[in-house]
Amino acid sequence: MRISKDPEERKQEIIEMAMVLFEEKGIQKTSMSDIAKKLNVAKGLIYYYFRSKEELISYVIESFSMVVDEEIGKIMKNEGLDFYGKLGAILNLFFSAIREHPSLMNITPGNSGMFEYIKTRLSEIAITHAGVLIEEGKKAGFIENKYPGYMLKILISGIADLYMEGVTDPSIHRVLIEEALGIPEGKIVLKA
Amino acid sequence: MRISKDPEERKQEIIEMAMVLFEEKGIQKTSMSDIAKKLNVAKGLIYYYFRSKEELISYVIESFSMVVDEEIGKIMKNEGLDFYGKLGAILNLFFSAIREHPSLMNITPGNSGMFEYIKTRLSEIAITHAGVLIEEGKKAGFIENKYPGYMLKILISGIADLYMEGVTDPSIHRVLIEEALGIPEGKIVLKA
Amino acid sequence: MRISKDPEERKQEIIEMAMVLFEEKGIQKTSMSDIAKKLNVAKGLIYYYFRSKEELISYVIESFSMVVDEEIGKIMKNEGLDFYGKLGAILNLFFSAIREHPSLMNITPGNSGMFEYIKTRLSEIAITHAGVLIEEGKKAGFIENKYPGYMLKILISGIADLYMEGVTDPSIHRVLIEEALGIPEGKIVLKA
Amino acid sequence: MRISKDPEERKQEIIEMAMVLFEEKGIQKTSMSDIAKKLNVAKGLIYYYFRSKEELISYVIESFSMVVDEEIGKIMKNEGLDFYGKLGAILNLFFSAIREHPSLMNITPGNSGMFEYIKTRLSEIAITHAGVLIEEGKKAGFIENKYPGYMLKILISGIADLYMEGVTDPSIHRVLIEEALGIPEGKIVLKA
DNA sequence: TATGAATGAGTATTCATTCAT
DNA sequence: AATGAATGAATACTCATTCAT
Repeated sequence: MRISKDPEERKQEIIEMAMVLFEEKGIQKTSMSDIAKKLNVAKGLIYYYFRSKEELISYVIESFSMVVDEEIGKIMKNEGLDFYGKLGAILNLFFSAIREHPSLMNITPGNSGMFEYIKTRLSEIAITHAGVLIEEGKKAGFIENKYPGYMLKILISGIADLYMEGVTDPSIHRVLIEEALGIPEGKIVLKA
Repeated sequence: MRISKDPEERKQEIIEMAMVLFEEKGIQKTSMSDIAKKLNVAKGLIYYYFRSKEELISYVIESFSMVVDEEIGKIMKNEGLDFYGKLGAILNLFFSAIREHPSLMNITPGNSGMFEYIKTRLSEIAITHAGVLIEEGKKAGFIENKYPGYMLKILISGIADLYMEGVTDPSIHRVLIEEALGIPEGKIVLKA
Repeated sequence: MRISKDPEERKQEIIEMAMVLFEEKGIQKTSMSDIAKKLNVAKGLIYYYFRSKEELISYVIESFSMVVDEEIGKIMKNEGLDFYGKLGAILNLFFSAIREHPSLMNITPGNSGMFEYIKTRLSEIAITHAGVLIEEGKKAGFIENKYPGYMLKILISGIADLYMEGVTDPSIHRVLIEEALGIPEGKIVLKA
Repeated sequence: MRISKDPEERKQEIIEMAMVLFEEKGIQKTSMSDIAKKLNVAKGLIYYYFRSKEELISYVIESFSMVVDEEIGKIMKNEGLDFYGKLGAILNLFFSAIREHPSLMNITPGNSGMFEYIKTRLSEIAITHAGVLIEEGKKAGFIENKYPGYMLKILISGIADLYMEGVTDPSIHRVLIEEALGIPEGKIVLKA
């Protein structure tokens, strides 16, 4: 049976299924056939929407990033949050993304995960959006780091790696962040 | 021509060539044939020493780790170094490994670099060895971090990622380390 | 946008675009999609007019042949031309077609050019029309060849092949024709 | 069952089977799988010997040409033959090659044959070897053509095309050759 | 120990063709 | 008349792995 769908919808459907499989099995071990089969769709259809596997991969990463991007935008505009509130919210966003997609980090020999690509992309986003926040924080004296942007990147990528190794307690993460940024204890609130 | 060698020697030879090629081209894009060709050896011989590509990969990683492991051991035993000296030397070890093997991090979607696999292993080693050092540092009041081991891990993996994105200036790395560990400026010395 | 056209016009439009692309890229490397895209038309429309790619190909060839057919007809009826004039005009027609459509002969292993298909058809046409001319020529003593029709075919197809190999000088072609047909030097005039 | 063969033998075996299938079905319609299947051999083996389909094709053509090349060499060295004898022998060689591989010329829309490639290659060979013969013939006054090399090419390629269209009578070919080269009737002997 | 020919399952990609709208 | 999303079979090519010698 032939089921036609709105192109945008179909495209999104493919991206989402690819994401799921990339998480589950890693990028290389997920074949274009796998994706088509799971969607009950002909292989050719995927190539109707994406020129190549590589293009599909970048769409998947971009799609993941965009969601995070939008969320951070909202946080930055939220006037109900002060400096520490915003910082905490942003960090939460990242760590919860990782928490909810543990398979993202499925790196095993012979099969690299999506994690490394997404992590880089995410920390780019973090810096872009958090730039203003950090400058404010520095001016207001909340932060005294010489390279606060870099420190933030390190924290995000470093804690993500910690997470991968099983250190998942947010209170530990909180302490590490506070120490590295020289922030008073308890100012940052991380969700479990 | 058929050249017989001491088995251990041969095995090591294969591991080393695999290491070189994994660095150069990434793990997936290095085929067993590539390795055999470079060694002027028949494909079958590699399978005589290693059950599978996967087994070879893990030997390569283990071999790389062991070298680092030994080096750290030497640093720890070096009585000519004080706390900061040892800490600096250990950090140097990691960052210079990365500096000298930039191809280690040759990660592209669909082709993982050695680094992806080694990173976890390396930070395990760091923690194992640096455990004593850090405990000493804490007792002696050099370090006040609540979770100094985790902080170290974050620094190693986070700075490695920074490095990948082009932030290669050691003086920046030094500042980040000093701030995160609450160490007085200039105590740690990183080689260029 | 949906543009309706007169069926015959549309059909001709498709044939012409196919011709252009077949010349440019060869027949196999021209996909039905390519043709549709260039015409700003949906793929399905081409299948509305032609049952299959094969059918389209034969229409294209037929269309090309018909043009040549008509031209030769005009030459034969042209009372202003004598025997040598007509013969020269016919030969010109073929060689200028090749000269003006060098891509016609775009043959590479695995991708045949239009010429491969057209050549036989063209020489059939040549013989059909030139039959009368040649008989006249023989009767009038202008030509003494035993099989002038075959000789003509050989010249057309052979010189076309010469052309493909880079021998493009019309004065060389002229000499070859004159020698093969036993015609006095300078009687045939070939355009550059 | 696994049957190992001498590499050169295997390579030749593949080339020959490819030749047969290319003749039968045309180049494009013959897949690498087809060739493997007919040989009762794994697909991969063909790629062990030939980098790509394209490489295999050129080996097939080269292999075919080499045989002809050698035969012509023998004729040229044959002191028992005079000018006309050698010329006849060479022409015989070509036309009998065509006669024995009629499927070579299996050109149908959507499927180009090997013929065009081989024809070009053959006429190159003809010119190379016949160069000396023709110069001799010209000096000795046997031939008066202005461009005897080109005329020879035209004859070979043109008569081959005639053959394709069903004109297979060698006596007709003989006359055409004699007329085009200005050779006395009956000097050239073509086998049936 | 060592060779390298042989295997075979797998992979991305293309494209003529169909069909519901 | 026209659209374009969907199909599915085919294709070239790769590579880890095996095995007879």
